[in-house]
Amino acid sequence: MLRLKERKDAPGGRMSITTLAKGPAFELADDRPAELRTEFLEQLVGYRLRRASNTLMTDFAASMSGTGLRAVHVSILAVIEDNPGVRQGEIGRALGVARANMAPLMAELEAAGLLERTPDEADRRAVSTCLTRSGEAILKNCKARILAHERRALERLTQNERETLLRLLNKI
Amino acid sequence: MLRLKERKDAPGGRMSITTLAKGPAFELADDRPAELRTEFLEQLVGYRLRRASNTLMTDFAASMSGTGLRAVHVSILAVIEDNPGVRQGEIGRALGVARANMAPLMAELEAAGLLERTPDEADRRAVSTCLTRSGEAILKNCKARILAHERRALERLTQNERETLLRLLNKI
DNA sequence: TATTGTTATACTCTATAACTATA
DNA sequence: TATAGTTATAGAGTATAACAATA
Repeated sequence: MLRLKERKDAPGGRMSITTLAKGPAFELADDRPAELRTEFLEQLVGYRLRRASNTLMTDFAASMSGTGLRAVHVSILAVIEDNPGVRQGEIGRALGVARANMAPLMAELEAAGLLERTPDEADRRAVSTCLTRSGEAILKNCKARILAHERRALERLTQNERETLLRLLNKI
Repeated sequence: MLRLKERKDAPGGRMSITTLAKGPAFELADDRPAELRTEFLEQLVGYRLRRASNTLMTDFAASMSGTGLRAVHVSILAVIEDNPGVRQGEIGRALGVARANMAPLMAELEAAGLLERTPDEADRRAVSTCLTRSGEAILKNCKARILAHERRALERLTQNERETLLRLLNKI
């Protein structure tokens, strides 16, 4: 579908989240215990946040299989679509990607024909970016994949819970 | 404090989270816009989760400055403390760390004198682990740092909100 | 002098494969 | 044969420093 180098789709799904039983007393019988106690870690927001984020990133990567695009690529395309003509450095700042790492990413997307870069008229040091027709089409496809991925990965949360989660995350 | 190689404390705090104004209409005036539109990304739980997790991880690393320990080290120590004699492989499975990556981590912690490894009596292929007195003391110090870090990083959330957040994250 | 973008580079984190020793 | 642990290595992800062009 694209000419970006395809990601090696991890076959064996690692990232084995272990959910502890919530019971009051932990059963530590004579035979080998099936689960480990992890109360200290489980009480930490940072720990749960990282585990949950890893879970979603793994499913996200699977949902993008075949496109040759990773999360950062799609993020860049989405920012450009909503901010036509945006300069490369602004994208990096918005996404938390260092300038030095933006350069090869943008070169990849340009080489794949998804975006065009032109010298900024007001500041000729800067590069103004916009999507190509192909880039718009690919992004539309990716957005659909991503929304399906979120529905699948968050199926245990109600719509109300998802909104609460987003609101709380925004306060961090 | 320890003989683990110290992490190069990142001086310039990167990870610049950009929070968008929530207003209904976005002001796109003639002069340069100060912020970019990122509505598509901001609506995604996976995106917000990763940004929030990165924010906490950065502050976590700062809170551990001087100990020579990273998050995964403390996680391992905490699991061993709550599960004395636990086998190395079990720790890795509980934390989502591959066997191949557990080996050097455990060797570091053992070399630092924080844990002891002995062949498992029931299965001599396996290694049984327990904390040393030093390991217990270091872990106690780390736990205090971590709880202070969480209080600091989550000060914008009420206790009720933190519990709600943990509950929702556990459902992912 | 400061900033945009580029290149080169290094370090961490994670993933794979091959090996040993036990089971 | 299957598993626990080890080793080596390769691939992303992320960070720094130096440079050219422009402001």
